[in-house]
Amino acid sequence: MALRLYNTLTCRVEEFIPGGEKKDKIEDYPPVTIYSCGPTVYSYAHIGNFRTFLFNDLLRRYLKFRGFRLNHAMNITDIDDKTIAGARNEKISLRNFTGRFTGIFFENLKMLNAEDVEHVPRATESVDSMIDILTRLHEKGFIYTKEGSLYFSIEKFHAYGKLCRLDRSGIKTGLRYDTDEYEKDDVRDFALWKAEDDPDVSWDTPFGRGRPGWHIECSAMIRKIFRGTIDMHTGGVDLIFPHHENEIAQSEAAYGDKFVRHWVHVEHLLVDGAKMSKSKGNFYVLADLLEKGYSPRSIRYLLISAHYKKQMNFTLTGLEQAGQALARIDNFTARLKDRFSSPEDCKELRECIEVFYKNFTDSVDDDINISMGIGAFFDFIHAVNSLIDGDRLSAKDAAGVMDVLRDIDRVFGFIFFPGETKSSLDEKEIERLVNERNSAKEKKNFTEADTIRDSLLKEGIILEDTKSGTRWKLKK
RNA sequence: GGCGUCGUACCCAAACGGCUAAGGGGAAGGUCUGCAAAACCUUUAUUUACCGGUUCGAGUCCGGUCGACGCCUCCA
Repeated sequence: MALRLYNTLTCRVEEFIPGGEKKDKIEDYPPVTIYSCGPTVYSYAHIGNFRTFLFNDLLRRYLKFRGFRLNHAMNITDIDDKTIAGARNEKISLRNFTGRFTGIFFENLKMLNAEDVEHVPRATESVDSMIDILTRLHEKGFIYTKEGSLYFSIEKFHAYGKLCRLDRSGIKTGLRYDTDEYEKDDVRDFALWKAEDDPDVSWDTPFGRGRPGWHIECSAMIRKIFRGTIDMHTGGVDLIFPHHENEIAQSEAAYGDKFVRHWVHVEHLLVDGAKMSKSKGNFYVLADLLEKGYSPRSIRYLLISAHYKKQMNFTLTGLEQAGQALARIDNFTARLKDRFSSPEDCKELRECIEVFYKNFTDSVDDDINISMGIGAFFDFIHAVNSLIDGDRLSAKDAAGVMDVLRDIDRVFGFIFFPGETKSSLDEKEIERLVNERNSAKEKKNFTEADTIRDSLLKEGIILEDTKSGTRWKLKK
């Protein structure tokens, strides 16, 4: 089966074909070129933002899992009205201001176990490419000037509105436009370059000093990194219009070739059934949730677990349930550390593994149906648990299952692997106490045994007695 | 006002017209165990907001009603 993805441009699920030319084997495809709209670094990113960014991460991890090579860029929007206003408020340079929030953003992503992407361009470092676009658009007559600002004339670009679900007439008659606010010929036109109003955040161009409009930044960074047509462009649904529509217009008008083959948009996250807002008190950034004691793993699991094209309702209850689901997985990995006595390798296990891989890839190949993929994973855990209960696994089998977990975690990124402990007690000390408790148990001195168990529990270590001995795990 | 999405059990969430509507959480009973925990087994939607229609067959398609949400404006 091939990977199929919904394309906003065509409004349907399509096979994903990097380079636009179908190959027999995935390895034969050129590296997948992806551009993901990144954050505007004027404040802390909230969990709604992270749903989108974690989807990008899931998508890239799955592409790699399936054998595609990647060339993935996510930009940092470090110049726009909000970053300028923020820097001005704090009376610091734009660079210092955006640098701080950029740093926090990447720390957050790391905590959520998102992989680094290949390119992280910044708008302020891509002005030369913007000038190239402006020059070409100017030569081709798509630009007009008003009071030192450059605007893109939509009338001149006939394909405008081709991104799915766009009705040109609807845009024009939108009720909430305040046309008086603009100096544009047509309300749908957009600013490519804004006239200088602050010498500290201005660049020279053949068309005068100023700063970029928002939309041109992405077009410029894409051109700079990838040169021509890219395979995939991702972002939140709110960017479809006008941001992505405008990117298509200016890029295709300037260069003539197709801008993006496959558009992928992630639905919004709601919190407690409503849009996040500070007044409602349902506005969360990552630090808020960590303070409440939730783990980044739970947050990652929850934000990833629902289908990306569906609005998702975020609740603290949901986070707790995600934590419980992870605990089930953790118990499984802890169990795989036990001693396995079966002398023979289990044939059924091999079947389980095959079935799991097939179900998993079939599911996720289908427009990243990760919910079903996770379902397949729990089916696998269940099946293996049953085999363990029946004393069917050899030590080699158990190691094989561990390999499967490591392999699949290249996609999930939320499985915890024991051995990477950070307890205050070291492992030898724990083993010693476990042995001490076991000899107490043999002497039927249960009071002493329970005392040891309780004291370990206080250190965050849970003991479990099994047929093959006592195992310990870290408390969540 | 225009365009669009969605409404599946106590909660979260799959199911691309066709065997008994995945999976996770929670709950209940059982097995194992000194106890506990974990795991395993069993149970928890004759039914998919509601009303009609198309079809041999619909959660899935069509029409209507109610409800939630999004875009049309800076926004992941």
